[in-house]
Amino acid sequence: MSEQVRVRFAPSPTGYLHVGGARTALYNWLFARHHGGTFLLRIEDTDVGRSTEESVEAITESLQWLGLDWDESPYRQAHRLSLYQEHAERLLETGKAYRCVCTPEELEERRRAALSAGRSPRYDGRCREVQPEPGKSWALRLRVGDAGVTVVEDLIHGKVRFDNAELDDFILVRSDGVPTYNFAVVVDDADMQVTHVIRGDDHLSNTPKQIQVYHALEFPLPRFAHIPMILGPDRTRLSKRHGATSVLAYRELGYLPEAMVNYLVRLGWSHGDQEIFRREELIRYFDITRVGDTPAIFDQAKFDWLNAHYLREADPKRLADLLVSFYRQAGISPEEIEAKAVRWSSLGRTETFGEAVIHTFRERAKTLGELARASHFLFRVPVDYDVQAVEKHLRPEALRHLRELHDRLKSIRSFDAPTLEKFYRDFVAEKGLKLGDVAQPTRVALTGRTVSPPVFLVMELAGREICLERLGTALDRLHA
RNA sequence: GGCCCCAUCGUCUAGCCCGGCCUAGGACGCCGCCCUCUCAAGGCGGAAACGGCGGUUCGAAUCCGCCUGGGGCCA
Repeated sequence: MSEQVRVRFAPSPTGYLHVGGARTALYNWLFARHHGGTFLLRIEDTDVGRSTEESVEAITESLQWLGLDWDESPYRQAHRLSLYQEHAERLLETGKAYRCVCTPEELEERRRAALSAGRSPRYDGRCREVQPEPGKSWALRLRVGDAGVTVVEDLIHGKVRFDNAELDDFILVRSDGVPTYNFAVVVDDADMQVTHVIRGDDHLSNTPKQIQVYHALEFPLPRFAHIPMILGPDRTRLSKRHGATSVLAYRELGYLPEAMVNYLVRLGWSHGDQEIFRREELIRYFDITRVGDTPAIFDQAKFDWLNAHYLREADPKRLADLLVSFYRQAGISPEEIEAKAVRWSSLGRTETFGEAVIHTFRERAKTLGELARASHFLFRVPVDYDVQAVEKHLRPEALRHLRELHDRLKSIRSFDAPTLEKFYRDFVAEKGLKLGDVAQPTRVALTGRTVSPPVFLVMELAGREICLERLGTALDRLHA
């Protein structure tokens, strides 16, 4: 591609950025980066009633979190109204558009009448030759010919034909002066010299109208690529009903941006059998014409798998830093974490406490939120001791062993995992037991459940004090 | 209602454009086994799909038509 590629992501700020929008942004971004082009962000905020600043912030924050950086400061349609006005006047002068004095109420009435009479609710063009009286409010309509077909040359769908007879003289500017979507989007894309319009499939039906506007304005046509939408598990358009769909919600749940990017890119695009992509690989391999044309369903399980994968790959230092806010959500203050970390490093460990937590827990967590909850017991006595676990593993015989272990553990020289493991193995050898006979009871006493990372690692992280205290409590409570 | 898009394992997809290499490949999930202090991770193995009907052709997942089913746009 020899021309300078310019693409844009143009969300309307009426809510959070959801995963579908995020993928559209991602494809645009990848396309721009692949071709060494420009990626623009345009906020379509002409609907003042529904647009909010919070949404603008949520959208830009989401994009930043995903690492989708834009190249020119974000454009705001609300700041460009005079531009639309200017082009509207041009169309009026050239006679390609005309003033329509029909009121919305009249239009609505006729629409209903047409529908009930079994006719198509198209505008009949009655104002085409009318000169409105001064002072009377009017909307601007495009004069659309009935003959011929408009062909959308789509990079993903191929040629899509629309009969021009299906188009009516649609409104470009409402009577309140606000441009309609189909008008503003064309003026903006042309003005910003957008070369490729990559957007959701839901806009394909609007495209012939927009092409009419391009022609009327005598603007060169961009290339179009309509990517299929993302559906919920029930195959309907993704919405709040489907649970977490906002990008920021996933961040709060403890998903990593690289996992989200990797998951979203594979929804509709593939490169051989490869599943895991580094960002540079995506930029290198991404090809918009290889995007599929079938709608995709958002699969939480596969996203979880990818996130777990990236959790295992990521730099422990980075994850440890992120973990703090998830602990806070779990009710543990940064001060408590700090206190623990200080005590830990005083023991002369090579890695920090946070990094050690990440290392021992990340293999069995799908998200950082999960990781925080699973390691919560390092700070707090578990409030939810699993009753079944206690019944099964803290039986009288196990408690006898725990009593003895508890006493001997007081004097063990070093409370690190290798020493603890040797200590436990010697103990079971001496008693003729299996490791599980004492490891499980210890785990339950310490964590409240039957599932945790290797128990010696857990003991090391918890520290001697907590271990002795928890074992002691378990023994007291169960009168052993 | 009209118009448009879409249709391969439960899910994401490869293959489809340029029919035979497809007894349809990979991944997630699921099931089993191995490893093992539990759970994971990892390794190995398994079940699992070309929506239906016609047509074209020596031959169709691949091309064409219809039907069905989903999605979207217009309000």
